[in-house]
Amino acid sequence: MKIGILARQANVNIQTVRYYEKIGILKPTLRRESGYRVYDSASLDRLLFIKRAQELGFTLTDIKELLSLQFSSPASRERARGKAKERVADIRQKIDYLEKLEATLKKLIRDCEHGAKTGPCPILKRMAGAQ
Amino acid sequence: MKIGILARQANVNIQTVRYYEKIGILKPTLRRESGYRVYDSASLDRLLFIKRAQELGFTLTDIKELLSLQFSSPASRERARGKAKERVADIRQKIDYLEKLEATLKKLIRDCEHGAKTGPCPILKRMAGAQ
DNA sequence: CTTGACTCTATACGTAGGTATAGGGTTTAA
DNA sequence: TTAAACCCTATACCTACGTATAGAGTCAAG
Repeated sequence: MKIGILARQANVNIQTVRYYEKIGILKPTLRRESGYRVYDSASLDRLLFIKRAQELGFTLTDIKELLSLQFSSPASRERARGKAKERVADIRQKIDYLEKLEATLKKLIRDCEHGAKTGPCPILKRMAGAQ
Repeated sequence: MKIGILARQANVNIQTVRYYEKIGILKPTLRRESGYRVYDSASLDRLLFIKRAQELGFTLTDIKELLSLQFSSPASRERARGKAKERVADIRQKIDYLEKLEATLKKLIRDCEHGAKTGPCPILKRMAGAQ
């Protein structure tokens, strides 16, 4: 199939497919004389794999490695699991950071809403350096 | 003071100070004949304000507005509070998303660790489209 | 055989918030 | 007065993941 069909089936942009080729994660099956890229159904599977892995939070760099793994080899399983654990650790760190931020902001908002109605804004004061 | 001193006091890069000028959030007090930027202590306060606001998760666009608010005007207070609430909503959304992701990944890792030791990796299978 | 839809390459642009470099001029203290 | 340390502008580059555009060539249906 041609690039446009592939892209439509995977619901991605044509440029995205070409971009994936450029970064080395999705090569066309062959090229016609004209230069037109030709893909087969394995290409579509690969592209869908990429999109699903992205939904799980993997970067394209990670995905490049995941794509190279054999589904049933124990070493591959271990590697995939390792990557997934890295993701989880990263996500955990982000959540912890965001939760601290949220708590701080919520406290400032409460102070601003329920504190003295006149005088300087607690939120702005905080940014101006009042601890 | 010259830009280098200002930058050092706020613990930021000199280019960052110039970048802030370019985007219109930190202008030098004056310019010498030579073109050298001159700052005063109010500039340092402003720069520190920017960095503290960033720590609270505000974007430079938000900060530009926050910098224009008067500390003690009720309308400003309201505006600052509104901005803070926007931040919180945004952060909440991110946390919710990340928590879902984390749960999904953790489940996959568990399946991979405690499921059948042979056969295809559940993580890779998932990305290959097995629901 | 035409024409509209499709594809090609190359390059630039977008986000957000900076950082790096080149090639030059200025300041300041010894 | 000279040399180190500083500053200037302009431009390009960085991440990560694409998207947009221009100008040209190709394909397929009628």
